[in-house]
Amino acid sequence: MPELPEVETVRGGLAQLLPLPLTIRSVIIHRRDLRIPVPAGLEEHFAGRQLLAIERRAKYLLWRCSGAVLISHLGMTGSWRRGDAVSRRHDHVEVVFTTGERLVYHDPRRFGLLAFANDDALDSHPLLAELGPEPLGPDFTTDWLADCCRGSKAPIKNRIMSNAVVVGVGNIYAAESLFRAGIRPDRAAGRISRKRLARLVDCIRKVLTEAIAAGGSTISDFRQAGGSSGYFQHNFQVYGRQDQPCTTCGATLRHQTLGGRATVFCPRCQR
DNA sequence: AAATGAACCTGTTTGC
DNA sequence: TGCAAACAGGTTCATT
Repeated sequence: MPELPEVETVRGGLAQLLPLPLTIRSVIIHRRDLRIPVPAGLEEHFAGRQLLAIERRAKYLLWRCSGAVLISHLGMTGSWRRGDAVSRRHDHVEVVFTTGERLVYHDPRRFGLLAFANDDALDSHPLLAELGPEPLGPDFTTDWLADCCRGSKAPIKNRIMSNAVVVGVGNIYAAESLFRAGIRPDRAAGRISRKRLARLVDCIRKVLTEAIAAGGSTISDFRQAGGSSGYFQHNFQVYGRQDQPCTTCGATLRHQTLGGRATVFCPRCQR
């Protein structure tokens, strides 16, 4: 799935594509059984409302409308595209505007979800209430990360992939950030010096910022809203490169499984 | 209580 | 070539 840079790329692409504000004519749901079933009444709740802005919190897209917010998560394989005449297998939801413009939600694995909140109660919505700080915002600090890691025996990679610690960092960018920070993914979080955690905070910010600037990473079938590819995948230094040479020292990159997720690191550069 | 593993579901790639 | 197993960007739930 899309991690934070990909969701941000989709957000920016949709915002560019759509001449906001737009009035929603109807929402059509072909399948309700996404990861969380689409709540009853969602279609009626949004029909006739104005779409004012498209925002992002963590990996959630937030469609801010007059009086309500549509919440969309892409899971692993979700995508939004401008609707055309052809409808495809796994097109689960359509948003139709009064201009005739149509957006289609496509998601083969159905790990994504759609929900809604009142616009004055968005932050207390169950999906958003427990989320940690935005990695590119002011609250993701060395102090915060150190607090989250203190006494923890869990691998640092698992910690930074926890949405309670920091949001938006998925499997790719966790691995890339740890490589840049020179920290082994399996190192116990509580046994990393404050100085090195400060470096990790910095590397997470930089990796995500660069990936957003590159339009995200296109692997498999992720596309920007306009259909073009991101190109950050060409900058991967460890993700998907097991058994290949480290870009820094030439040592052979190693693979291990952490929290059930494939993990690649350099045994020489990362300690 | 924290940490691990399985589950959710489909499509694609890998290996025999 | 064919089929089965393994694997994939995320999150949540049950079990140690």
